[in-house]
Amino acid sequence: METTTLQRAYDVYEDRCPTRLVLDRIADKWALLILDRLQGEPVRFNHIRRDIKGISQKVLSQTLKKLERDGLVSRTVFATVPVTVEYALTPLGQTLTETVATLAHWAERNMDAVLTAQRTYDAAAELR
Amino acid sequence: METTTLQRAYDVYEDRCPTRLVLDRIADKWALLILDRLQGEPVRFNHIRRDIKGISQKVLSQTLKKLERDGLVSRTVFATVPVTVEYALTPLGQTLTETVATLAHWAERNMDAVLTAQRTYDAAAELR
DNA sequence: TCACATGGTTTCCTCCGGGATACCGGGGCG
DNA sequence: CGCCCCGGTATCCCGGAGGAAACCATGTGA
Repeated sequence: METTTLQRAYDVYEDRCPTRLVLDRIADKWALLILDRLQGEPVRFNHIRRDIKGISQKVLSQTLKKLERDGLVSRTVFATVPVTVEYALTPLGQTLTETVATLAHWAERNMDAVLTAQRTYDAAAELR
Repeated sequence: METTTLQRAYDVYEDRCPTRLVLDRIADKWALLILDRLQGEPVRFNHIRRDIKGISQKVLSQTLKKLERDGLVSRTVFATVPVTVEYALTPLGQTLTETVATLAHWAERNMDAVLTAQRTYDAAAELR
């Protein structure tokens, strides 16, 4: 009967599983917005910075570096006038585009429902 | 000329847009794991706690409360022996199941590619 | 010569996320 | 009677995330 425990290699429900680290990286507000912005053509650093309103230079730089390290984003330097750096999704990163877009924009489509739920919840909590 | 700026109601790229708050809530490691775990039948508090290894009671409690307030999760109390509390996805929460599952388990499917990318990146950084 | 742009790095400082721990209320049960 | 379990809440406290701002090299243009 040989039950060679055919365990799944990775399980995100397990503490210590390396996938937890990756999940921590992509389950992040700034990372999702950046990945979403990188759909389509490559984008320059300051362009992303201007588009994602409120992101600081430091956080953008850090997040891009981590995403590059994980192989989701590629970085290309052009020796132009003032140096130009372009960021783009790698093929690995592109496997996430659809999911990222759905999650990042879910709030836009469902904001009214969420606001209604919050008002209901708060009203009920108030008279408890 | 009356240009009543026909602006989109919500834009997650805008600072101060309320959708940013919602994105912050769902773009969270613990929230995603909880939402993923709630697919299918309702689940009891300590059941979730045992399944998502490493989550603390406080974080689970807090996250569930926020998700309930946003209308993604419902909470039902049963006046049983020791009180039983069941959590489940609301219809609003169910609109996210597919996306949540894809994101939460993406790392499991792509862990090897990510590890390879990390090794390449680190090797290149070392001899910079 | 000074100012400005790009794409960063570094330092400082503050806030709060989250782990550890203790406590609670009520019923079952030995 | 004392103890345990369920599903929490309250408190303490530390480390790290992230904003603000200064600094940097390079090259262009006024």
